[in-house]
Amino acid sequence: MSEQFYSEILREHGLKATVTRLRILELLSESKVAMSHSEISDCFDNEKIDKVTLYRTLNAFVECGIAHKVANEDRNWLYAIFDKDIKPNGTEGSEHKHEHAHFICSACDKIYCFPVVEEMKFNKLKDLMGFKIDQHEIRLHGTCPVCQ
Amino acid sequence: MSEQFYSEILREHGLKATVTRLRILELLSESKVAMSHSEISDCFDNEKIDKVTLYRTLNAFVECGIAHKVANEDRNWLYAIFDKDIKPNGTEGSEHKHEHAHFICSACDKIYCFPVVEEMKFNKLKDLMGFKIDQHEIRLHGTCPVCQ
DNA sequence: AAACTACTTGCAACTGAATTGCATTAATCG
DNA sequence: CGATTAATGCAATTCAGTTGCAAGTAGTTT
Repeated sequence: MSEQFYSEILREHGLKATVTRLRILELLSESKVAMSHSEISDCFDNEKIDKVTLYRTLNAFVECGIAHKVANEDRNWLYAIFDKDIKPNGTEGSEHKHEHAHFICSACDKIYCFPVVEEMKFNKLKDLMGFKIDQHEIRLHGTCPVCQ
Repeated sequence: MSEQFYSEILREHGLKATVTRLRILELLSESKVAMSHSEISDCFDNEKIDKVTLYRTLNAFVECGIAHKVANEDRNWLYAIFDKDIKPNGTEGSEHKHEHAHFICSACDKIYCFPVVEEMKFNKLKDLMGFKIDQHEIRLHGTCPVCQ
C-alpha cells in the first residue's frame, strides 16, 4: 500500500500523519501476527524509533480505533491492526471490531487474530448464577500452520 | 478449616508447612475471588509478609498444583485455589483442573472462577484453517452479583 | 511563503511488578 | 535432639511502561 493510503487512514482517525506513525502503521498492517513493542522496535534497527514515541504511537492507534491490543502469555501487550483478521472459509469479516478470538501458538508464542465464527458463540449463556454476562473473550491455544 | 487441614494440603503437595504459607493458603482458600500479590500483601498489615517470600509462595502454590494464576485487566497476576470454582445449578465440579472459565466484573474488576459448563464447549472447533486447536480459555465480562 | 499553534517527539527520570543472589533461619526426618 | 534440606528476608536488579518538559513538526491561517 502507498504512503498516501496510510496517511489518509491516520488523518481519518484524527492523527497527524508523521513519518514515524506511517512507518509503524505500515509495519503493523503488513504483519500477519500481533506484535509487541520490542518486536516493532527491533524492526527499525537502522533508523531507531524512540521507545516512548513508540509506546505513545501504539496507544494512539488503539485509542483512535486503528488497532487493538492483546496480552500475550508473558503479559506484554501485542498490537494488531483491526480488520486484518484471518478469514476462515465462509466467514464474513465481523462488523463488530471487538468481536474476535485470538489464537496463541504454543510453539512460537505468536498471536493471530480471528473473527468470531458460529461455533464460538454461546448465545444461551447470558446469566450464570447472578453473574450478568455482557461479552466474552476467547483465547485459543494450539499450533499455528508455520509450526506444524 | 483448621491449621491441620491446611498443613496437610501443603505436605501432600510436597511443600513444607511454614507459618507464612499456612496464612497465605488460608486467606486464598477463604476468598471468593482471585487475589493479586498486593491485595494479599495488604491483608497482612500487622504481621508483614516479605514481598519476595509472597511471590515465591504463590509461585510454589501454582507449580505444585494447589493454585492457578490468571492475569487481570491490568495484566497483573491474580491467584486462586483450585476446586473453589463457583458451581452453577446442575454442574459438577470439573475433574480437569485447567478447564475453567474466568468471569471479570467490569465494575469492581474482580475475577471469579467457574467450571466450564456445556454451553461454553465448542467441540466442533478443532481446526481452523490449519490452526490446530488444543484447548481454549474463556474470559467472561459482565457484572458480578455484588455490583448489580 | 512565512507565521502560527496545537500536536508530536525525544530525552531523562521515574514507577511498579517481578526476579536473583546470598546469608540466615526454620521445618522435617532419622 | 541434632542434621539436612528447604524457606525466608534483605538488597540490588531487571524490565515494561509512564510522566514531565523542552524542542520540533504537521497542518492551517493569513
